[in-house]
Amino acid sequence: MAGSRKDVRLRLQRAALELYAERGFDRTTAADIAALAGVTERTYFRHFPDKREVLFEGEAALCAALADAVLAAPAALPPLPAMQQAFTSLVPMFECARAAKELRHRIISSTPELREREQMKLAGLMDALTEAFVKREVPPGLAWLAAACGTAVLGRARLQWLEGSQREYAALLTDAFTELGSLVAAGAPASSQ
Amino acid sequence: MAGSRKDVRLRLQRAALELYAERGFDRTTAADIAALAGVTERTYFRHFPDKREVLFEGEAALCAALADAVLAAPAALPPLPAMQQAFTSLVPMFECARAAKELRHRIISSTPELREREQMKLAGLMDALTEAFVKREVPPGLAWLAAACGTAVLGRARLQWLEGSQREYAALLTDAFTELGSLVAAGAPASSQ
DNA sequence: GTCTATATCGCGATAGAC
DNA sequence: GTCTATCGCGATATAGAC
Repeated sequence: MAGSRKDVRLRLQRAALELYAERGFDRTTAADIAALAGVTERTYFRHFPDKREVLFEGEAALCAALADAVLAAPAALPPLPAMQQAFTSLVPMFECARAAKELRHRIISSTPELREREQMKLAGLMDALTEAFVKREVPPGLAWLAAACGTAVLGRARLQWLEGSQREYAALLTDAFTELGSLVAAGAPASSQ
Repeated sequence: MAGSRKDVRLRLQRAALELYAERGFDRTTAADIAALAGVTERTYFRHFPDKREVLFEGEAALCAALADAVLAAPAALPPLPAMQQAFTSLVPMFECARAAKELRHRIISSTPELREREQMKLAGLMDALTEAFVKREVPPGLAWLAAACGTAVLGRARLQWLEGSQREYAALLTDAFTELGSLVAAGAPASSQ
């Protein structure tokens, strides 16, 4: 019991990342993680509701930050440009701790159960963005669709970055937004029957 | 042991739907479902890998059908119009068994664990659509983004239909595609800095 | 922290369908 | 006779209650 009382969460997260990477998610028990972090299994479950959540600390904060950034964009901006500006303003937050994020991404990608949870977090992000747009007086239907598209664009940039792209995160974001534009421009405005 | 050997899966699905609706997902055990279907718990798990999957039978087939429909669209069509045509061609499949689908949707919406699984199925749909576009020679990046947008549009139409909209499914789809168009048209083509 | 329910899976045996 | 569905028993581990 050396100097350690409040960083338990952090040690649990690191232990989980390490064990999941080594043996894989299913061959790691909650007790294993707890032991490596120097606490009991019970303590693990007091910090995280299940075996997955330990990898998703801070996702809620990220959603909030993104939603706030959208709200902070000039009121005159339509949804897509507002998101482009908001996302770009948060690039510093996105691109920190790249190695750890890459490892985490590899673990999640190779584990269906974790991918499920990640999808859920993405849904939460969409909800947060939708709410932000509704506050900006965007009609609810459009708000939802805009949030979905923005999440997709962000996901595309993020994926390229996680998979080792040498380009700047901001450039990847700009590219993705441009791709979205060209995609819709290509198809007629959907007025066909 | 009356006349029953091959429809076990179907009976399990109906039993699950009924029990989840009555008592809720967490207050229903796999044994309950199995009992109501007239088999043992062990047999349940031979048909479905977990408690959730019983509600998602046929999702894979739907993905395949959508991907096929996209492939069947005229080669000259850009991604979005191709999806609009593909989705519209499958409207009959979408709008069958509305009451059952509404019930299922209510159950899933109110259960985080089931929502997770549903998100996962949506991700599978995106993958299938992406693959279809790649086969149509759409660059992978655009293909992924197109699939994401198409999934969003379909999701929006589906949600309105499931929540009781009186409009035709096909009309809901057209509207959603139109909304996407107006959304992107509103923002400049993202070439800003 | 202890205790418990129960989800999930492995194994060997049995019973019909072909 | 194989093959497959099912059963019954038992083991492990997650998650939640006390």
